[in-house]
Amino acid sequence: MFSKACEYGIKASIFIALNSYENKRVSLKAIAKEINSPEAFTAKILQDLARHNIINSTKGAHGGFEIDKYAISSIKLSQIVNAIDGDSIYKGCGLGLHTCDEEHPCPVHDKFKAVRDELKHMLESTNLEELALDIKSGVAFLKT
Amino acid sequence: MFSKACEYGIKASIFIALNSYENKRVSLKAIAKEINSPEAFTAKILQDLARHNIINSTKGAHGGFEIDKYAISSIKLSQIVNAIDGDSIYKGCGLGLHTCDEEHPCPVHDKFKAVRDELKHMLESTNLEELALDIKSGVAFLKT
DNA sequence: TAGAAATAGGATAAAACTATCCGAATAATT
DNA sequence: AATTATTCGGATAGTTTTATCCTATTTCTA
Ligand code: FES
Ligand code: FES
Repeated sequence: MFSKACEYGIKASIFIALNSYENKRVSLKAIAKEINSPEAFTAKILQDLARHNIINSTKGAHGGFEIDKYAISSIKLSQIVNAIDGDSIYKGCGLGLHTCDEEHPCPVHDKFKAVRDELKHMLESTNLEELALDIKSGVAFLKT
Repeated sequence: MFSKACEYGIKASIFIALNSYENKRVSLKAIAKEINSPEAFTAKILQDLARHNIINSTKGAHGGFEIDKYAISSIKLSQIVNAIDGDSIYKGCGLGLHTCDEEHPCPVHDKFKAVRDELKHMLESTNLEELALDIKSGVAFLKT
């Protein structure tokens, strides 16, 4: 469904958010360890999220990643997915036609669109804060 | 959402079904042309579908692919997707945890599962016949 | 029975995705 | 100012997915 990069990106964002509530910056190393992801690959994804202004990065000693704590509740899952995987999951045709077009639909258009729209709605209505709180309260987990 | 292989497999199956209603076998070449897919790659996918007994293939002159016309309405989209892409789309964790487990959920588990289950239901309740009829009646298309 | 028309299947290549390595740049600490 | 800790970014490598090529095998037809 999502690429590995996107999975790592979502998990990393949740972990960064969690720490940002306590005004703690987290290092790449700590993130990769927490979400069980390859360090160098995760670095690329974090750079990408930083370029999209979803997270902030600070270089040098005591550097690391953080998110404005007052922005966490307004960051939607869709922003992260969109930054990493693009918008084909929201807009693309389920059977790979060049565009998903009501006027020229593929055979699964109506049925697929319903599912795709529900996914879109889910991603657009879920924010980082609620996900972070589920980790904090221990009802959800970031790794096996 | 689906792999290219799966997209081609679904489209090819629909086209084969359409022709099978008229007792016509279709060749790889005709299929690839109709669904706008690379011939040799499509051949691999058709072999796969044949091994899964979703379509029948006949070698030699006048050979080609067909589907038992009385079975078309009982072939579900889920069978095709499952044969080509496997079952991770139904069962896998949205954030890539080793298994999707209610007892050890990832942060998006509840929300993701709802979407995944709707997709599953859609695929399991859609059969080849209805898709083929939409092509026949001209309300849907197999290529751009 | 020879030839033509197909699919089957193995080998290979190209592209995309995932992952690693290393030096450059930056910022805090000593 | 030197050292250390850290991200950035370019180069490279490995893996999976997508795509191509060629030969073998099968079946129909003449
Ligand atoms: S045209 Fe295929 S999903 Fe809309
Ligand atoms: S545990 Fe992640 S979707 Fe169920």
